[in-house]
Amino acid sequence: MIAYVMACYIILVCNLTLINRPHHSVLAARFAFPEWAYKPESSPGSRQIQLWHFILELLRKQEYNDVIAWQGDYGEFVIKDPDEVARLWGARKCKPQMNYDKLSRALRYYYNKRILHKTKGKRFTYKFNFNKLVLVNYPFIDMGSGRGVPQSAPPVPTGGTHFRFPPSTPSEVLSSSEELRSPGVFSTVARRMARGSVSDCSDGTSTNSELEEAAGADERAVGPDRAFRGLLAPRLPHEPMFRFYGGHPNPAGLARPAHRVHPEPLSPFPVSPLPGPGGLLGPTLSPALSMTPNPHLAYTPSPSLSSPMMSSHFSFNPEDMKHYLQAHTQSVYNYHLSPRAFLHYPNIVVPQPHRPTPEKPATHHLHGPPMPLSLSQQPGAGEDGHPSPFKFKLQPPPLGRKQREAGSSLAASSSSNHSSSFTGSGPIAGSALGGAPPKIKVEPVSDLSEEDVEVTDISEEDELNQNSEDEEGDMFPHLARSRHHHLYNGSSSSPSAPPPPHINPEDDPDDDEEVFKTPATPPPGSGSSLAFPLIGLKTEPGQAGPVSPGGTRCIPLKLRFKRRWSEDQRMEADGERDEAEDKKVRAEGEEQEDGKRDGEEDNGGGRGVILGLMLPPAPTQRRASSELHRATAQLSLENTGC
DNA sequence: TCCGGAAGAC
DNA sequence: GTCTTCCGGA
Repeated sequence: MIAYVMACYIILVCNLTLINRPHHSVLAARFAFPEWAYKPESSPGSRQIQLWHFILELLRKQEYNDVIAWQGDYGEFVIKDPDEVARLWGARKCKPQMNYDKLSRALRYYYNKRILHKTKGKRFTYKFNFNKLVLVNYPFIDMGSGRGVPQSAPPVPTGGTHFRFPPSTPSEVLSSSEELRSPGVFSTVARRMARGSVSDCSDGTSTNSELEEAAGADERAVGPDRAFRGLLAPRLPHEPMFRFYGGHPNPAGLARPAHRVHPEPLSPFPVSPLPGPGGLLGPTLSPALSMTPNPHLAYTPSPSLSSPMMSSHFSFNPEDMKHYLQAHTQSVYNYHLSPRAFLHYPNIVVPQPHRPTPEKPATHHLHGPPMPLSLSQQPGAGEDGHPSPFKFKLQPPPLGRKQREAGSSLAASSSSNHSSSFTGSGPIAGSALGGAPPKIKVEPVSDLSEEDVEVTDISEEDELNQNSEDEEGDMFPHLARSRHHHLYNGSSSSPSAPPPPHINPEDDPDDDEEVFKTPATPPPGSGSSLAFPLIGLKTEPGQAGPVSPGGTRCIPLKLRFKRRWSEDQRMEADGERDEAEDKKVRAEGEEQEDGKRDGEEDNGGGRGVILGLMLPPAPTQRRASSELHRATAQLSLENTGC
């Protein structure tokens, strides 16, 4: 347990450190699959290399260009030699009987998972659904912003502003030597694959051999376990803990300062956003570890591991925790975990993967995952507060302003206090809150009718922000889905109807099944944003949150934060914020004054706040941080009261 | 050539 | 969970 806690702590620290890196936002423009994405371990439930990993591997190998190669559309590839590909795959999997028929069946299996889809009308041509792929593995990539992927690509048939393949030649795929120099992107992949394949049948397929060769001894030594251990090792805060995609892996498998790896020529995968210590995404750790943090946010694919964090004894500042939680949340989403996973953080409103709003500079998004943490509407969040995408029911009604203010004096408390508050929110740490059970109950609203929770008007902002690439936007299928239904295959979609700039007209029909619904945000200017009922959050009358002894219902943390923040904002009226923000904030403030609005409004009417991503500019951030601290402290007290 | 169900291995 | 294998159908 201790080790676990330690690891979590380290991750958080690391994240924090990374988050503060100024250049993140800028670099986030490009990213590549994190190395771990290629690791067998990266696929929960699978111990062996996965076919799509293998495909990617082949695609990146110049020598296999005659066998399989990227083709035209973003993420599209053609199997030039099905038999050979099958043979290679079979060799890798020790399935001598493998053939294209079987292989293709496996590929079709990906259809359902939306990792891949067939390019209709083109023989042996498939297309990766990067939205899915990337988002699944890169929870923090803001696909919506369209920055996650190369945007220079030609328009996708679907009409979205899609990523494009770099114009470069396929042959440009990283050469072995290049890989050695910049192993960040794929080199380790190969190694991992080799390791992951772990096939007893060391048949010397060219691929296998190659991969095996590629596998450095050091690399092998760095298993997930190892990596994990590494995390536990003392480390300088500023030292990147994780290898980022695009970064040079060090023997320990940890990130180290590395130069940016250029994107693969035809590869749909952008390069690491982080020029320095690592890419934006792409922690070395496999999701399997449930501790894959990214520079911006702690990435915790598995709530199981992360949950304990909430009850840890570490004192993190609210921001850290916020990031962590965001990451966690994101993980839940990415892994299609039940929203119940969030129950671990009773006081926390579940964030949702989010798309940047038009108002927000893209850079903000780059900072972190597109999931706003209700925990504290960040400064940016407050303005852009994105509705919680999750269908959760917030039960507690808003707290009285008085009450909130009452605790403000304590707000300035130290970080330890914050941590305690956070901790308290955790199931285990319930005691921290005076032993009182969490007052805020966050529940999945899956049972709720979508109508109840979802506002059709997926915020246009969202759409606007959303990457046009959304053609396959699996991550946010729920978003805009109601409005846009595009043909899944680019071929089918009509290019003639390109969406307005930034607007993502397409939503992958395939995504219909997304588990989580994204609350819709009111159309900009509608003014309903404020009135907007809690998006994604629903207060159930019957399930009203716990009532304080005094009969006062507890206000969701999120709401409290938001309100508090709003208040601060108003009070400070610093004017630093741009008008738009001010406006919004004020609106919120007014709303709050209303005293009638409940936490649901918090979602800011879909203002697209991305806590993780939208770290405010340095100055603002600082202030926000302090506010958060205060708020946290206050909330802590409040919760206790509840 | 492609699809997808079904059963089963791991 | 991720294929692998088999197979009928389009």
